[in-house]
Amino acid sequence: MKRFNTSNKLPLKFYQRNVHKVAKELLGKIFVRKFNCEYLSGRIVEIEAYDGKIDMAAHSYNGKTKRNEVMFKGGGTLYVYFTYGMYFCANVVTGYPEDGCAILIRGIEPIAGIESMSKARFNKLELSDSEQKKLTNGPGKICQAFYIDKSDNGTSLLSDTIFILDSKNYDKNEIMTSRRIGIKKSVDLPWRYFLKNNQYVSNLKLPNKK
DNA sequence: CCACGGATTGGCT
DNA sequence: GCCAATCCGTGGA
Repeated sequence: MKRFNTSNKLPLKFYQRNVHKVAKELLGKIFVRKFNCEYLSGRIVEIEAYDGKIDMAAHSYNGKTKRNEVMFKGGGTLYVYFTYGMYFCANVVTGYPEDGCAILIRGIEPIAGIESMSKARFNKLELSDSEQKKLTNGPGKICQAFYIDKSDNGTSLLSDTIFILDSKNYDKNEIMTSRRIGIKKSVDLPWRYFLKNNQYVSNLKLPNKK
């Protein structure tokens, strides 16, 4: 089993900052999930920022509800929601409780626990090339691969079950931005950030204006 | 490769 | 009722 230096865990202060600043620095960091005594991990390669009060596409835009209350728990919390009747999506909460800001994790390049992820996604251990590409290149796929569901909603990212390890920051010219995917409000805001030329980015083609 | 439509259910109007 | 921060299979170029 791969071992981790958990002293390298990102501290609370990392998360208690502006959502866009955290989003860009989250690229390249290592997402870790402990499941059945095994560490599943991967490099974050794509995310989208949802900026609370000023962002009509944010779940928190109209204030606190049962569904989005974790977005108001302050930086360093995992927000998991259920969507389209079938899928879960995981977010990193940032800033302070009143901000209601979060970052959707959209793309991860797998590092450890790939067989367990393959089992979760395709119910087998050996994957074809096309299956490997589709292992964790999307927010719903990531939750399926990392065994994340509603029971993980509200987990502290300073816990020992789900956390993020520090790693190098990427240079500006390696970070691409675009409109966010799959939303109908605030469609023009360029708040999707992803690593250039990484095959685990969910949509290599940029979303068109509708 | 790309576009399109169906699946499926909890939350909110 | 309506709709959603998605995914997958299908059919065509």
